[in-house]
Amino acid sequence: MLDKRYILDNPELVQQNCEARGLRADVPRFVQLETQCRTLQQEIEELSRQANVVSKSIGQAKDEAERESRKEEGRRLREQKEAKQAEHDRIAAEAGAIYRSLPNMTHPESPRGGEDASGEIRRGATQVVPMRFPVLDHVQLGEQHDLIDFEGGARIAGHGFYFLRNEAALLELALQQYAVETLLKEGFTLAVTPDLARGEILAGIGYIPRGPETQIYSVENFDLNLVATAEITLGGLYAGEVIDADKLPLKLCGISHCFRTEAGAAGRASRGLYRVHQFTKVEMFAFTLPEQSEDMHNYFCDLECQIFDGLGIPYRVLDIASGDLGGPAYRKFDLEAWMPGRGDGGEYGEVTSASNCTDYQARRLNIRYKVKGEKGTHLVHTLNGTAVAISRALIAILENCQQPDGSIIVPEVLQKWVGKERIGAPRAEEE
RNA sequence: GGAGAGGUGGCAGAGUGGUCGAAUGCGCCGGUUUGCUAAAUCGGUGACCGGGGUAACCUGGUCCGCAGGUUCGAAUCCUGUCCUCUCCGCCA
Repeated sequence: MLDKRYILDNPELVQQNCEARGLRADVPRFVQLETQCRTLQQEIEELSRQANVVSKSIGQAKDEAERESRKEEGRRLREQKEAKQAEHDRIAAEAGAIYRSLPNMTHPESPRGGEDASGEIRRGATQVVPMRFPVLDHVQLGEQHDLIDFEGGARIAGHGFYFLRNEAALLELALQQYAVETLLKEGFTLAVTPDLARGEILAGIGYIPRGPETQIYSVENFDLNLVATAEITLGGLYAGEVIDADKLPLKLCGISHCFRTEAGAAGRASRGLYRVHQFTKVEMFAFTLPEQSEDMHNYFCDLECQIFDGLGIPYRVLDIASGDLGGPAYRKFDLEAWMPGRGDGGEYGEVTSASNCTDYQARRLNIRYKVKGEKGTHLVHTLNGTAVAISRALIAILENCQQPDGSIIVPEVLQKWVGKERIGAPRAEEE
């Protein structure tokens, strides 16, 4: 959420920002309602003050008649207060609906416009080399080497679920190990997090469970939801806390399963593992001082690049355009890996993303920091980034590492965990 | 899952209807004392939302896990809920 004070002081900027993000929001209406709320709030506080004075005087009143008349006055004041409060609450509810729909402000350098406006800012160390043989996609490769069982997944849980088998299961573990090893060297604190979370935590991060079109699976009869990312649990971990400033920045990484309904996503390019209902992800999360968040954002992006460079996968990095940013993000970088089997002759597909959410999530989750010796507290900044999302990384690995002979070379950094250099026997040289 | 106990300031811990934002101790900040350190001693020390002031500061409201309720008035009484602890049950 944005700072209400900031909205009142800068309504034009906020309105422009909504437009840049392709959202309709009635900022002037919010300003009007919020101003009314503040006036009412003051009237309510004044009535409360008077009632408090009366209440305190009752204890000291000597005779019974006096006591009764003051009680009556107290009752009257509280009733007036209640009436004002009801009016206040009604207006606040309308203001709140607009307020919650307002996205974070946008980094000045983020490209303005829709999805197509996102700008490439970087390429990976590995070049895209054209493959001079019939290229298979990961679904075909998975079938050929008995790596992915979509039919089995569908039988158990429906479309969008799958079994990883044999080397694909080993690759899942290897990718987790590789990502974690990389992050531990960088001083991240590692956690395996809950795969379910309460509704209020999801809402704090910016998800809306149990609504129409929700991306979130909910558990019947419990206030529990399957998490869509460990960002939810890692960010929620410090909800309501005040962190010592000298402990910042806090760098966490979490391993979790991620569950997404993908409501409304039918029809989009979603063959095979690309858009599934469950996958495993190693996520980075940071709590920082405000002045540290921009550097941390670049650092997350660097780490994501380092991980994919290490795998030898070609990729590009996009600075996501204003119109394609989610609500909490101030700026977002996506890594798109080259997927030779995607589309017609290969396409880039999103594999990771890193967002700087500034104080937007922290305000909602009430996560603050305190500088020792200084008065008051301030909101932290939060950032999240994907270290590795297994399902999409698998697509990139299988498709990029396929050989003319049909086998798949295991990226060198993963070989120690997979236990082999190659999936499938190299086909004998043609005579 | 069953039975019991409990959740109070940064921490520990008093407080069972008004004079309680809350004793006391620890911690922290500042002063005094001291050759340094330590000790002693004095004073100060919560958060959030408003109003006033250039500012130091003054001032109103709210907050005793959370949400409701009773009452003129709730940390205190009632209901629900979450969490913690002990015992029992179950279980990888």
